[in-house]
Amino acid sequence: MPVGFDLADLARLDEVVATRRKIKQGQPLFNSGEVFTSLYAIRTGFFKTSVSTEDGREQVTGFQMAGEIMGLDGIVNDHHSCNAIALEDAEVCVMPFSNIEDLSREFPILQRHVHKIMSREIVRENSVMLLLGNMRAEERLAAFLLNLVQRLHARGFSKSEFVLRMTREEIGSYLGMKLETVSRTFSKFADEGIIEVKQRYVRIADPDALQKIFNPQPCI
Amino acid sequence: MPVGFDLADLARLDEVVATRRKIKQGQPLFNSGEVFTSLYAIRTGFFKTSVSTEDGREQVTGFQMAGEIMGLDGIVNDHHSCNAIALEDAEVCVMPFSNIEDLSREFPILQRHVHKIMSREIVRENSVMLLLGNMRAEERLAAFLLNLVQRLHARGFSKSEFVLRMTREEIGSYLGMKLETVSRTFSKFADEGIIEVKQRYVRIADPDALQKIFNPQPCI
DNA sequence: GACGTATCTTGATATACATCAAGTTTTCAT
DNA sequence: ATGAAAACTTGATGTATATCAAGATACGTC
Repeated sequence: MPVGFDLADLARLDEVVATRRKIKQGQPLFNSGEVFTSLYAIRTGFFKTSVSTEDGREQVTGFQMAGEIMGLDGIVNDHHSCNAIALEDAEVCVMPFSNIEDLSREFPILQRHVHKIMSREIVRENSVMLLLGNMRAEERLAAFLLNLVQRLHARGFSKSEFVLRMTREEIGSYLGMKLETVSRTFSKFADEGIIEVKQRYVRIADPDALQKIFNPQPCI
Repeated sequence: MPVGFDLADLARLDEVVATRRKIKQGQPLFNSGEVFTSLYAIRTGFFKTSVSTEDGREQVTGFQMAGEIMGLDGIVNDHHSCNAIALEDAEVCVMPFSNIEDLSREFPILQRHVHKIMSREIVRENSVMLLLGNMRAEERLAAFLLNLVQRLHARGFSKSEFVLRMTREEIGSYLGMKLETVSRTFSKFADEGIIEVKQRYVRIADPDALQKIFNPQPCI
């Protein structure tokens, strides 16, 4: 806890994250079009966010886990422009955005934090654009697995094995490929001994090989 | 100009945008890896931003024109993570981010503005992800042209004709397709009488047709 | 515990776009 | 003004991934 806060300050900061909300698996935290009031910090559980074309094609724009923030899309137009769906039973802190704005005027450290969270999301999306625009199926899936395991590891989970919370179709939507291609690429990695897969369970047997697929050596 | 500001306030706000910088065509405003200090508001000219894979493939992440803000990517790590290149001679306002943070603590209207700008960028990138992940070449180019003409129109330019500032290769990089495919798709639209193209010059002859390609009717 | 449904895997075939190639137009530097 | 380089167009061919299809596995419900 940073210095320079007295007890009254802490109480006010605590109030921002006071209210909580539980969301059942498969249920939306918010949907595109709904009025924006709050940001949400995930306490437990796993989410996907998505946008859709008018004719109903879905694009998964991200997968979010404990500690990550959702709802930033709603600030610009006071309405959400994407959907957030729980992929497992979840609990979030509801953080009214007007409170965040009020307090971040008083506490520069909070202000800085909010700015960094938004900037981080912009940078993440830049890297997804690179993935979707330039990479091949194997590179995309390697990038996805490495990113997922790194984030899980930062939360105290295993560096090498995990259980996917999303379907092949959702992975495919995020990575711009069809579920069959996701499945085939998983099988190919498994055949090559790079990973072990059994449905949702994944173990990364050779992280270096995966890294090499993601970062191919420039041909000299 | 919003109410509630006295002359002293205005002078301080004005100071944020006091310093300017000119960038020649083809030159970078900033590059990935450089230390982040400031956001930049475009006064005149046209930019592209891009990121790259380790083996040198480039992904254009956006095209920016007068009034738009660049540099948000640098906030999270105090270093830029993308490149900003002038596509024509340009001038920007250099806005030191620490000044912006200081002033936005004092002026809620500025604070709100900063938040909206960042949120808008997140929403824009969501829609690019949808484009790259789900749309076909014709839909991508239609979306691109409609977006470009809409932004130019908002700045007082023609609703139907304009001169592209970027090459076919740069358009292709942004849209996740090769320059030949961009060229062919331009030619196809021209053959169908939807647009008129002569190198960089484009006139949108049938905006409704373009809109229909972008928003295909869901098959009932 | 059995049944229906969702999810996943794998094979055969189709296709949108990439790649390779050659020629044309435009731009820019001298 | 002239030549070289960059940008663009168009055609022929190749390929990564989509699509279609069928079976296998896992999951949830009564």
